[in-house]
Parts: sequence; C-alpha cells; structure tokens
Amino acid sequence: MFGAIYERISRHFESWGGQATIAIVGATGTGKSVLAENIAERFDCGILSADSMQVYRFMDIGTAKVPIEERRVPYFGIDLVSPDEPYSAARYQEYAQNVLKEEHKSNRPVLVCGGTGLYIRAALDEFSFSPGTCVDNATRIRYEQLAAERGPAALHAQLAEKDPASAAAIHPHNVRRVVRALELLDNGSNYATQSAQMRNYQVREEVLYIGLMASREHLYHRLDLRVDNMMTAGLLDEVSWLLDQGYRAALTSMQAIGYKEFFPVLDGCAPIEEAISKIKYATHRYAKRQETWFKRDDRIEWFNL
RNA sequence: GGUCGGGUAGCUCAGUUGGUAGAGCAGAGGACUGAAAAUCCUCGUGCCGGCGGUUCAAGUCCGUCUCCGACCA
Repeated sequence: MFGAIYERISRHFESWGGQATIAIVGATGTGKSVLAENIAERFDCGILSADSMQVYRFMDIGTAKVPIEERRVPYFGIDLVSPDEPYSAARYQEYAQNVLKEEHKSNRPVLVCGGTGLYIRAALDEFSFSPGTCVDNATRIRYEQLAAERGPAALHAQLAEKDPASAAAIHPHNVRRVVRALELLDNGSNYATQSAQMRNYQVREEVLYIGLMASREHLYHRLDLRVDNMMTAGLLDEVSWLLDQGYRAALTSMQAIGYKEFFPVLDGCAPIEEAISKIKYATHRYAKRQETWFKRDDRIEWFNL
C-alpha cells in the first residue's frame, strides 16, 4: 500500500520538482504524520501542518504533535501561538500561503499534512476570507447576548430580514454561524456569497491530494489505543499544567478533544475513566466529521489502509 | 432455603389509572469561508426474560419457571 503511494508521489515530484505541493489528508489516526515524515525525509522537503490545534504551544500530547526529537525535516504550522491567543482560519491562511510561497521560491516542494479541512482549503485553494478588518469581539458578544436573551430563532429572523440568502443557508439553531453571518453583514460582506465559493473546487495541477482512510472499526480501535497511549504519556498532567498556567477552560484552544473532558476530573467531580471514554467517543465523532468533509472533494486520491 | 428489588433498543434507564413502547449515551448519514478537535441538522421495531392465565385488549394485573442484585437464615 505504501508502495503505491510512494510511486504516485514520486511521479508528482518528477513532474513538478520544487514547485510541487502534496497534501496528505484524512481522518485523525489514519497515519498521515508517519507517512508525511517518511516522504518528506525521502524527498527532502518540509511539512506544513494543517491542524487547528497543533498551532497552540504546550498542547503537545493531546494534539498528537510529532515530538521535536523525532522530527527529521523542517516543520511549519506548529506552535505558532500560545493557547490564550485568538487564532483563526484566516490567520492560518496568511501564514500557510506565505510558507508555501517562500519554500517554492527556494525551489523546495512542500508537504501539507493535516486533518482540519478548512485549513487545508485555506492553504491551497484560491479563496479569500472577508476583506477588511476582522470583526471586533464586542459585535460578536452583542449578537450572542441577543441569541441568549431572545432565543436562536429571533436572531435567525433578524438575519433573514437583512440577508435572506444567508439565512436560508444556515439552520436557525446554529447560533454560531448565524452570528458570523450577521458579523459579515456589518462588515459589508455576505455569508451566502462567500460560502458559494466553497463549493468550487479548482484543480491546480501542481497540487496532489492524497487521502488516507481505514474502515471505521479499524480506525476506532486505533484511536482508542492512541488515547490510552496519550494517557500513559501524561496527557492529564499536560492539561493540569495548562490550567495551572492560567489558560482557562473557556479558551478556544481548551475546547480541543482530550483537554476539555478533563476539567470535571481536575475539579474532582468526575472519575478519570469517564473522561477517557468521553475522549474516545468524541474522537470517533471527530474522525467521522473529517471523513464527511474530505469525502466530497473529488481532487483527493484515496488510499485504503 | 426465605424475603424484597430488578430483568424493556448495543449500554444506562423512563414507561402515567391495562389500549401492542420512548429518552440519554453509543452508532450511522449529512452541512459547514475569520472559534472548524468548534458549531449545527437528520436517523430509534425492540421475541418489553420464558411459559401459562385474567381481559375485547398486558411491558403494565395474577400464577409459575429462570437469571441478576441486596438482605435474612
């Protein structure tokens, strides 16, 4: 199986050389990192991580970062910010596109590897996030309060009045997205127009997409084992250390799987076993969502494990 | 051996005064352009432990057997 992937990738390197980009995608636990490391070493190129949680420093075990001592090639996209710094797909896009530009300028191919679908697209697709300044936090909080006070339906109705197309595209219960659409309006943009671009998968010949997948049964088993291994590697200590440093539970970074589940344990109101099984279940669902995301991208060439 | 609980969806359990069952979790499918490991949508027929009985009708009442738990000997 690896042989087939190596062959496919070699061919791509031969045609594009230092301008080649190879994306290795798929659900968590399918072995993307190991494959990427092997290929990057063999073809002498760097790895750009496309992972919304590996960007945070100090969150090492739970986000399954490749340990520094095991890295044999340059890595990008890891440890970019501290856990209390707001990060976003837009910020990642700017960063990633810059890495790609710089590497290609030096005639080095790049391996993009990750499971955050939106980040993969932000890095490799020709689309831009809403122009202009980023919406300030106050606006967001205002809309969230509105939803809390008058209910999600009322907020959605407000959106429907101002922007029927976007309202139609977002389920009324999806407060987060309704809020975002309202923010965009305030900012002179439009959710529906933007998201329409998302369905446009442009083919760039220099980019090769390799997708890794495994049967659910097999994958879930592997993921469960990985969680157990994270525990022996000291995941609980990592979480408790982060909290000790003052990184509070409400932070986006702390919503990561393998972190938020331990808060009740550290507060002493839940047994550790409960957290572990919650982490396993959450990981299963996450893997499923990742598959759903990547499945519809027909540029991806799939390899079954 | 006896008394009392309890055996209902893969798991934990609800089930009103008898009218052939429903939640959470798990699981499956899907959406998704500035939080994306987030957020959101859809999907629940299962010998209601077995067998008899009462009744027009039993998960629901009665008898009996069986299994699990607690307690008493």
